[in-house]
Amino acid sequence: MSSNVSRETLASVLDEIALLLEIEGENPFKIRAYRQGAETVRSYDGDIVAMAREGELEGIKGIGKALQDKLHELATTGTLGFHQNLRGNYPETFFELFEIDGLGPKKVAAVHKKLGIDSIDGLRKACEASELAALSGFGKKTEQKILEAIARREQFADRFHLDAAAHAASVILARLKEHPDVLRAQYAGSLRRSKETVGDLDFIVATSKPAELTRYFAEMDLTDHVIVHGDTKCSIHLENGLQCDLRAVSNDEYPFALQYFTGSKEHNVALRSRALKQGLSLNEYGFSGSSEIPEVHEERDIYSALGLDYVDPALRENRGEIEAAEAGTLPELVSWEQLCGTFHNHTTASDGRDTLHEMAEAAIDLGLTYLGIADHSKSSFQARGLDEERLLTQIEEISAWNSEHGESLRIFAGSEVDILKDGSLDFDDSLLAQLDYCVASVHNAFTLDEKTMTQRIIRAMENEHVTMLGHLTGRLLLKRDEYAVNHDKIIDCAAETRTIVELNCNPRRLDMDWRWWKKARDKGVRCSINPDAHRTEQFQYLRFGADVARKGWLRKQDVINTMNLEEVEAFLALPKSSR
DNA sequence: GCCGTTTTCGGCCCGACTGTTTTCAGTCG
Repeated sequence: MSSNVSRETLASVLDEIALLLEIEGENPFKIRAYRQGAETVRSYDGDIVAMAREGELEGIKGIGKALQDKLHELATTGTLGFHQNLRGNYPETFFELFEIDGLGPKKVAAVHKKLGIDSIDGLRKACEASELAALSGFGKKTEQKILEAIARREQFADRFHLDAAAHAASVILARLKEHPDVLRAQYAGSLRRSKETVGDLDFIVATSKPAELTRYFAEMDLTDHVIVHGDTKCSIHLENGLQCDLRAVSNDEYPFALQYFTGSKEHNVALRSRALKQGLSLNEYGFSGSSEIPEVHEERDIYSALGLDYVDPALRENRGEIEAAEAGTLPELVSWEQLCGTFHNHTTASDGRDTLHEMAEAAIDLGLTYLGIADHSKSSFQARGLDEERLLTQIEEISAWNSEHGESLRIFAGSEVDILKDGSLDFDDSLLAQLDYCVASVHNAFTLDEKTMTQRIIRAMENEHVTMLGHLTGRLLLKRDEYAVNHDKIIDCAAETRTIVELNCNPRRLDMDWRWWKKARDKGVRCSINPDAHRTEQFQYLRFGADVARKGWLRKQDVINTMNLEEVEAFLALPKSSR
């Protein structure tokens, strides 16, 4: 009776059960219970896999008796009889069908039952042979839309990196604000909440002419094609496949629509149930109900009407922010303007595009007062990592810069030193001691098991010369999964050894993940927001870094690069154990 | 299937839009 299932396995089995129950036409509330169970498993703050294995799940909201038993069976045996029975003979490809826009459980069930379709490939062939239009509830247009959705799915990713989404959003938002009938406009959704990747963009405009605005949106030159177009909402795809939704509402409704479409869904559910207890019903258009209706002009008025402090959009994930808003204990979050410098940046010495001088000038232009250079070490030969000799030369070069231009920008000499497979470092301690600081990162042997990988990283953190840990999990968003590492143990070790943990704010990484920062912060772990810039423009990533740090509940005092130059120099001069 | 300051039974969000209908079911957010 032992197995090694992951948290994600537990959650995705519950999700798959929900999908299969939908196909069977089960009670929608039962289906929702499984979905919420999956979400609870994903976001639970504790080792829920061990708890499931030990049968200690009682008392977790959203996991009742039935789900407790199922999770226990899954965690101990690795499979779940109920799930296996439900799955029956559906092949793995069957579940792809739900990824097609416009296809829901009812339509999937129909094509499966009537035409025996169990893959996207089969669906395409049936559409091309006009077999679908013969089914009741289907027609020519449905076939056409399905074919388009299949083609789009093959051509484009279904999620986008934060920088691409933020760029598109700023362009479209500017376009909306240009319109003379727009009173207020903002983007909402997961971008406003600074999620690590974005599935679509949501825009809210306040206007007295909603139909005019949805027409304007549909006819923008940025619009590749229109998905839906009504009097108050319009959805389009951009050329790059990114879906954008517009909601046009009255000025009075605007704060409610902005709040509602910013989400998260979980945050909104909690907010609405709180409203109900006060005799108020809350939806995307306003308050209603038996109690006196509060006056609302801004989003923050909605929160204060419910007896809550204003909750920053980044925190709206129903992970304790509503309780903190009620108690008046929400953190004062770090902001981008508070960042005085940055560590972990590359130059042409290793795999950067711009020279030390170009990077320095760009940092000055951005208003930074210090800049950490951390080029790769020799084992990262694919990145032209520096050997001992070249690193010593770079230290001299930096020293020369500081003598000449130190008034405008202090450069710190560092290294992004490889953590080798056994946890030792790519340079000797004697060389590391000559640096101002050092970032230690894993760049190879990604497939070690969790225990070995965790031990490897811990050994590196125990080195007194390792100032900070680079991109903890090595994930590349939308491209490469994180390697196996025990976050809890790393966080404990970072607290103990006074090792700073990097928030790598390259939008392809955003690593360590925002979900872990509050726990790390509460244990006294400090964060360094690092752009991992390989070219001057990438200093702009610091903005995403501050957004994601906010999402992780971080305050100014938790982030070392909010220190001014004098403070950070004094900090780095201290022995590691006293920092 | 879950939950409890309306409750251990009876709720659980619902409005906008589309396509296929001929008054509405399905999907999405």
